Amino acid sequence: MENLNKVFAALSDETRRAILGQLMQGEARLSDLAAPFNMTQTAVSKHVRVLSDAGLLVMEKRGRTRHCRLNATGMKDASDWLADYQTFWTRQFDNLAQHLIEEGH
Amino acid sequence: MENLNKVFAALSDETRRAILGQLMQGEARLSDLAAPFNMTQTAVSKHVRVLSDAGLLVMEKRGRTRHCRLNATGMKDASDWLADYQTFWTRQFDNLAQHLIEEGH
DNA sequence: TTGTTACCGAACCATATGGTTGACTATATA
DNA sequence: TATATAGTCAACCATATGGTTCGGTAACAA
Repeated sequence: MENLNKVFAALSDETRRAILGQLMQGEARLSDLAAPFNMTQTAVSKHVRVLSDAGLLVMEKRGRTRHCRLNATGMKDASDWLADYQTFWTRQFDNLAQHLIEEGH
Repeated sequence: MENLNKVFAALSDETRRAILGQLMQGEARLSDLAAPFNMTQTAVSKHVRVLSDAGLLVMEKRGRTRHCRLNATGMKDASDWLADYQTFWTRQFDNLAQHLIEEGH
């Protein structure tokens, strides 16, 4: 999937993950999103655009403000991709546990 | 988590995801991993190092070859982080489905 | 011993990324 | 009307990233 590049790249930044965390509380204006960070609103605006391009949030223009809220699709792309590997590592952990049990630890 | 940056950044590259896909089939030498790609082995070696730093694979020196295999920990970091949002978007989808049902569609 | 294989490391290059400032547009408020 | 607010856009900067080439080293094979 081409979009996986954008999704994972978007998630690889601390600031952007924090923005998504804020949006878990509900929708927020761009200036609200920018407030907690020690950087210009322009910088936050760029981060929001990256998240938007990755399908992780949606923006809605409302008067002179711009409201953002979480979007499921991007997160679902990442989650679906990881699912295959989840079965792998749960099996790996199970094997480890079984191994420890058989050794009597 | 500091390591989440590395994990998601590592996953944001097509080549690196393909390498992980190869390792799903089992362990492989670096030269085997490099074979399918249209790039130098040095480039692939760099990708492998990125994956290793992110805790997504482990390398073992064996003679003059270097064997790689999947490592669960990095993938688990990403999966754990996503889990919170999974509950969010499954709820979001459920709400959408409920909405459509109530409208009689 | 003489290659050959498998890999590393350093230097280099083009482009992407995360940040800034400054000028601008559009909307609300006095 | 004038002014403040919310946000965009373009230019710029430093550093990171993904790739290359070249030279070196350790391990195996002839």
